[in-house]
Amino acid sequence: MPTPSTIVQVALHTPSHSGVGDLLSYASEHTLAPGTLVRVPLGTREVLGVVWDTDEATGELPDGATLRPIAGVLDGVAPLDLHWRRLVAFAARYYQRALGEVATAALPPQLRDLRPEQLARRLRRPAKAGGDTSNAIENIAPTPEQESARARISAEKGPFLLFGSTGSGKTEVYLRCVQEMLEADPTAQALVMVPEINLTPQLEERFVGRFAPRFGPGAVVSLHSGMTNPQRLKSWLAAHSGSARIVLGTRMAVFASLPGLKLIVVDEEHDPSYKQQEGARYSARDLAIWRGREQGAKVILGSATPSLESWYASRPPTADDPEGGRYVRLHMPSRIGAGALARVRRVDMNQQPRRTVFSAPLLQAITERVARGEQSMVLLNRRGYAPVLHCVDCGWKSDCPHCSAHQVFHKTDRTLRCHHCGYTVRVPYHCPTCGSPDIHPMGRGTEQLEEQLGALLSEVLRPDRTPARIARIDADTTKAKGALEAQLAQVHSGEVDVLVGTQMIAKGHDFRRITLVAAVQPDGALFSSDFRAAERLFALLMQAAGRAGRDAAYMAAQAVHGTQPEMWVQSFHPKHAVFEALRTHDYEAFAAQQLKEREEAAMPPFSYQALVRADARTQEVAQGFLSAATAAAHAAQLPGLPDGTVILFPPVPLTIQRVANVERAQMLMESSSRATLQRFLAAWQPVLQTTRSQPEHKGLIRWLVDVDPLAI
DNA sequence: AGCACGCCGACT
DNA sequence: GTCGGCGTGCTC
Repeated sequence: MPTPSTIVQVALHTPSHSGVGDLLSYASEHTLAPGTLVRVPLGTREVLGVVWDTDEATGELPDGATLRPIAGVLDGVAPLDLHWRRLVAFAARYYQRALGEVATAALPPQLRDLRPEQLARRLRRPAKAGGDTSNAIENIAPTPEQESARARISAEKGPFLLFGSTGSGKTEVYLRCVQEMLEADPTAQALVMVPEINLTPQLEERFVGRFAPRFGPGAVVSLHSGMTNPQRLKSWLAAHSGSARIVLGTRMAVFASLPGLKLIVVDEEHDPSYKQQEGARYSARDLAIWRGREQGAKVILGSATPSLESWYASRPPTADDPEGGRYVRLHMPSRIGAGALARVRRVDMNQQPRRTVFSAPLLQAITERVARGEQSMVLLNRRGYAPVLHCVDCGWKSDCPHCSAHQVFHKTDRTLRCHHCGYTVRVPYHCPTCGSPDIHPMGRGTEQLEEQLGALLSEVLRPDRTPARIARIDADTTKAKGALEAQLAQVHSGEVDVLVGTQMIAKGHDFRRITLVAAVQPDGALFSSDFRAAERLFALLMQAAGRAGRDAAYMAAQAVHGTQPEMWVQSFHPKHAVFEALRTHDYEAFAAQQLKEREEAAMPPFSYQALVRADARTQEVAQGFLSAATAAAHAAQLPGLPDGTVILFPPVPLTIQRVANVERAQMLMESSSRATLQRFLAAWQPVLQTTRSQPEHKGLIRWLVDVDPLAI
């Protein structure tokens, strides 16, 4: 007797450029609700899929194809709701990726791997109470500024840009808004995002301390890529079932299933790590705004140095611009519980002897602090000992054989390492080209700073008459699990006097005894071809400056020595607008000046951009593909092209043209209309597909689209 | 993207 | 004689 069957549409991971549709049809004995998780056969494999709304099904079955039955239903997990499906569908469409790819990537990896029986077993296991409620954190009274921000967030619709200087207590505002929201509605959920994994533990501690006593030990869960797969699955299920009230996480958390979502917080919203840089290149911050609107959740973006996009979007109405921006700007200028803002000291490196690394006044300032038992932080955005090794006799440089980049000299393990492809060799004793022993490092990295500082401070004693101690924190010293925590603990305990590191030390961590922060070589970003470089540098320096003198009580105690928090900048262009604005801690002036430039040049946020990148064995093939696709787009009169609303720029090699023997080219698309650019991209996708299938573009390895790219 | 099938070189 | 190299082609 034949089983009566219905047809279900399933979203699953079919590669986006492969020509296979987004939704595949399968036979099922029962009708299945949209959002149901299923396992389905695909070729010889069995993969995870999500039952999708049938009205979105597009193509018919190819002739002669037969429907295969669904292999299993993960019925222990409730179907994903319409909000989640809409978010996924929007993200896939907006960022030009396959629906099934985004849908399955948004689910915890273990859901993909577990067979339904295994999952059922996992679900039956009683969730044991976790979470430490012992260190409940006192509710201290909010400042008037915090209270006013909370009240406005409570009363108005948003989205909100919480513009608060470092130390203004933005986190307390988040905590209060979350609390208010969750207490008002027993099913409400909140999503709180931070830029980096490193920052989740301390935020988690604060949220658990505040909310575990109130809402139970399982109320707060984390979601980030540093967790093990079982942990991720557990957190995900808790969010999906509603038992978790608060989800803390990195950008990936924006896709968490949160049926009761009522509030989204994006902390440090300007941070570039909210933009995914592989696969679907989504911006978690932008998706948060979209999701908030779709799901009726309030959105708070917080920053001391907002992205110019968010700053512009939150402009107050004026006579010329009665509408103003779409966000509500909330300003918290005061620094509470923290010392005064760091005084900014600029050193003109033109006045210093050539090749000076630490100028005399900076060294003096650090020395004094070591002697007083205070800590200093030295920033340099370059790992290794020196960015390149160079032969004095023949001019040889340590070029990576596989990339158009230098291999970096790492003195600690005597290697030359390419930071792009990982290719590593032993440091040669003689020049590989001419045999000369006269090979030298050029430029400097954190290893060298650490070494030179050690030599310069070798005679300097701490208050307890022991020698000064220097530590370095960068990606090389923190590779091992737990190494970062261990190193941070050393700094906290006061074992370290001077901390040298890359920007990873400038973010988030509060060291109470740091009274001086120095950027020894920040000029690189000033004249970069990337139009966002100045904005990024300013945000980094402001954030770094905020590290100095965080603890008001400590600063008061040190005041007898005349200690003031200081931010030092060594530069060959000390009068540059970035440093001028830094000196006065004036984000608003900086933003106004940058926005004016952006407007005049019709750059974001006054225009919208997308990139297409092509990878091939040769630059000719990569660029040839992009040129051909451009010609085809014009020939087909795709939306925005005939009237010039969308402008296509010619293909160019990437700044680092070759990585791991792959040549890379890209082209920029720009439009004053986001919607038109979207329509263009959607129409172009099949054209790119067709172009690729032509025999003259055989050598193309891959192509990818980046909508709203951060760097061009 | 996987994962098969498919047709040519150095090993037990 | 096989193991295995990765080229090409398909997946409801």
